[in-house]
Amino acid sequence: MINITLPDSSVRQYPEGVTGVEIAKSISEGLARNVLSIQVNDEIWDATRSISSDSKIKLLTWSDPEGKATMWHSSAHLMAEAIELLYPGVKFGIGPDIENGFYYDIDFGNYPISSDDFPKIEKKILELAKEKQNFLRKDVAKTEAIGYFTGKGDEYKVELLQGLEDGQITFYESGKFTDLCRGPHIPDTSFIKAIKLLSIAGAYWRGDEKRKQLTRIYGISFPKQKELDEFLVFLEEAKKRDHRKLGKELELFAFSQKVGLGLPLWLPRGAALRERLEMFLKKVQKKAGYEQVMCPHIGNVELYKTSGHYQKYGESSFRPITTPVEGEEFFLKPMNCPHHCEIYKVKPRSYRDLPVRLAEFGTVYRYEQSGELHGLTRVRGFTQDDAHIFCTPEQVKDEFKGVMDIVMLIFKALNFKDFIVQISLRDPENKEKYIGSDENWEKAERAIREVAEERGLNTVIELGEAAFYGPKMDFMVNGFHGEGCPWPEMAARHYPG
RNA sequence: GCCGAUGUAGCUCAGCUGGUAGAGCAGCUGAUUUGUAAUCAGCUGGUCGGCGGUUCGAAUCCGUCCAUCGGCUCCA
Repeated sequence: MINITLPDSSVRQYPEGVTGVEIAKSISEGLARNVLSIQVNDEIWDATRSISSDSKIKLLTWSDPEGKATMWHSSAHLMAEAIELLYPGVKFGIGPDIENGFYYDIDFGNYPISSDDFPKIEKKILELAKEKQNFLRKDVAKTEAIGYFTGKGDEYKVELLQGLEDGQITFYESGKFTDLCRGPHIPDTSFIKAIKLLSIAGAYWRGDEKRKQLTRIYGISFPKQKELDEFLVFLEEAKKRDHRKLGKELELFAFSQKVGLGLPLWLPRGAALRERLEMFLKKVQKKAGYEQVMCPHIGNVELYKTSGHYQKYGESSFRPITTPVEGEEFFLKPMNCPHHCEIYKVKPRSYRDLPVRLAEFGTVYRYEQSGELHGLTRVRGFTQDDAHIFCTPEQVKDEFKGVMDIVMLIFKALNFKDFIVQISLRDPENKEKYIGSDENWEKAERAIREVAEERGLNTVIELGEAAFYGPKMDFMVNGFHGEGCPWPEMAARHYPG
């Protein structure tokens, strides 16, 4: 017998080899019908997998995010099975669950495929779901695994396998479909009662734009048809609140092909709104000890070479403007940072003058690839409420705190309640990508983390997402459609010179 | 930039396999004065995204470019 600790801390005894489904049955039949996967200690397992030692468990259902993830991951497998039956010979990339559903990256070879094919695929998936296929987990040796996918001609899987360690490779088999997969999966496919394929898109293999583009099919599934219907209504509602639609209807902003793509025109009502917001923000900044400054819209290329931005972003800026006689090169200002540094350097400063806080509503222009543009959230010309604080290393933490308090104050005023805070640190494997000393990086990273903790913020830490000059803290406000939308960002910076 | 889709009146859209454009709402004119989006009648309004091609004839087929949308990549 082994001891199983349930989430309420009660301990029950079960025979060795007991499965999540069996534990669920011993609690209630209803739970057993709904259990999708099981958390065993810190891992998520198949609910049908045997547990052989004392464990702390949590049965996961549709109401748990992990349960949903299991369902969606299994749905990706099922979709792949359906596609393989309908389009023999296609090759598979990866097929994970995501925040809202799942996708699978597939090389369709010469099959033409479009969203018109979705109904056919959906129908096949539901057919297969009804077959109550089990997901069989198998440990496979690396050579055997490579052999299987080489034989099948799935070169993408072979490539994935080459990066994996022998002894940790598992296959999952459901119906006629076998996939390289860590799992876990739902007990059987009949849990999937409703499925909707949402969109089709190109996606580079392994996220590398130099490699082949596979066809990615997005979908979502539910344990009840009613939930799918509700989700579709939710999507419709989100469409109604799209800022692009509202901006047009309320006459806040517009775009003109003649002016250029990604260059918004602010209409009288939008400009009025923006003015009010700016006045409010400037008032807040003044109170917090910021001084307003102003800079021209162009700057000598040398300025950006000194700051390091040129080397990093020169290619993704508009081409330089050249003076007709002298041939000097100017950039359309892509960021305010180096200008503010020049303002700081206008006169000699004593440490007693610090911190110096400079703020500006600075308009910047960046070359964004045409396919990246999106309403007002991704444009080629925009105004940043930008500030730079010059302070001693000892003051970093307090200054960060101050900035965070301002952000919180503004969020409260604007009624932004639903947001997550992302702390972006440097990639410890690639330190040469960043400028500045290790010591200062560590100091800055520590300050950010400590402040976030002291303020009790719900944070996510991402390694390797820092800017080249310093760690960042981003506030992602969740819009109505639940998508993370980056809003304020603050960063500690090191400047050479 | 890449993959896929879309592009018809101010807005939302219809127009099957080619025969020179339609509806609702908005707008205008008039009637109605009725309790709350949106009462009635009439009218105005479109080089069917641009350019080229096939055809006796193209919104419809082909090519190309542009823009938009969903993703990918990128995001100082």
